[in-house]
Amino acid sequence: MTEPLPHLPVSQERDPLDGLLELIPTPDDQPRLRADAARNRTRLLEVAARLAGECGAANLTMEGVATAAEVGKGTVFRRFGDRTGLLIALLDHQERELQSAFLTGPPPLGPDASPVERLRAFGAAVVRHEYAHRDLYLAARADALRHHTIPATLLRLSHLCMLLRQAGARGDIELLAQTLLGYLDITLVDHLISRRGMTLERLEAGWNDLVGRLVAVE
Amino acid sequence: MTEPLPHLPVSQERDPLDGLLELIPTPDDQPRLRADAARNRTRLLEVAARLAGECGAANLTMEGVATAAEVGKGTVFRRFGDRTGLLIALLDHQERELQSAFLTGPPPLGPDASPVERLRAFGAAVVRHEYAHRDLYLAARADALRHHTIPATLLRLSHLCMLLRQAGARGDIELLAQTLLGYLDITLVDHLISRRGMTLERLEAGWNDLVGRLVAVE
DNA sequence: AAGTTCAACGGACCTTGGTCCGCTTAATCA
DNA sequence: TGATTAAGCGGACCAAGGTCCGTTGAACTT
Repeated sequence: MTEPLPHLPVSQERDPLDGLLELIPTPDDQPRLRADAARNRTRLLEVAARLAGECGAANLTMEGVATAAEVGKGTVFRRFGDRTGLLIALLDHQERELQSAFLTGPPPLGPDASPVERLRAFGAAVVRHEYAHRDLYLAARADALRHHTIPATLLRLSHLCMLLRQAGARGDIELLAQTLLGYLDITLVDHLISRRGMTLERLEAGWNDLVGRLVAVE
Repeated sequence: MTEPLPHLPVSQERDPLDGLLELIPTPDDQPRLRADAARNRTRLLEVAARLAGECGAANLTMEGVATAAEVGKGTVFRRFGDRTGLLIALLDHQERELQSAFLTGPPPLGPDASPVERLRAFGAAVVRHEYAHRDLYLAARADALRHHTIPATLLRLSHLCMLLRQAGARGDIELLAQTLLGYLDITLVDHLISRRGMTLERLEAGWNDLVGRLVAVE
């Protein structure tokens, strides 16, 4: 029941991420985009989403997207940097839904619930969300090295730090948050479910247990 | 001080990995290898290790290795499957050192220490080991999706399960072990150290704290 | 020793991610 | 409205991972 900053974005909170988090709510993507470039960008995203849906995100090729969008290959790379960049951009829409849910949505996920309730709800929400869209998330995650620096990850981390602090957790908050975040890794979740036969319910129970242990004041 | 099976490989212990773990102590790599194939294999590994040392594992190319070893490209792929397979094979040597240290080595890592001591020592050992060889480990980890199924990972997981059980930890042991393993992820460790400015000491302190929380009987 | 077989070999070939650079054109300004 | 400029564009080009298949020769059989 202690929410010092209800309905305020997380980055307002003191967090261990130095100044790096100012740029978290996606400061605009690009300062400004020429009309044709913006048009191409949305066309490319539409086409890419369609192709990913039809053939699976794993089979998405940059040239395929370019051709289907009737655009040069260079244009795709200019806009999104690389394949992973395109995949992350594709995820952005769904990611924003999740973000608004835990930043400003109704309880138990949103700010009108106790920190511990929010922590518990956060795990269930993220696991279910990523698992539901695992095709894209796994494809984007193939990068591995970039994962810890993408905005969505930083936002989740920052949010966890805030909730842990609000919940009165003792210890190295940033490391505790990283531990929690690691538990939600889609490659782990997918592996546990599809290879090890676990259920979402079991993973959620494990999350709740973990939250309890990490939040314990003594 | 409770080591029911000192000096015995972990896989003898009841663990949550079904029958999958019988094949952990690397059952031989290949049943048998034709003389020329075996010769090529070791030459390839030597050459690859040298090249990785000179130019960095990230810049290792399959064709480069093949050429330097005076062997056809197809031979490299036949032997190691793909680039990640080669990198994993390269790591095998160092990985074995680590494994023998925590399976049969002296305390506090080896079996002549209490489970909790071994757990604490395990974290420090793995973090330092992987960080010391991060060039190769990070390159091999670029795969991301394969990580949870490679033998070295399964062995570490199984070992953690055993220690947790011996330490009397309550709860979903496999998930607790996965949580601990996630904390040791080299991509995370590297990020925290080189991007977030943390020290190995801080990571070890965080590990010890985490072990304490997960092992707590009540 | 000769024959048989099949793993191993090699390198041409294909695919795809990513770069480069000369051309085009939207946006801005005088 | 015409000139200027730099972002945007396209597709040829390169690099590297991965596949294929005809050939070679190690190992085993008789």
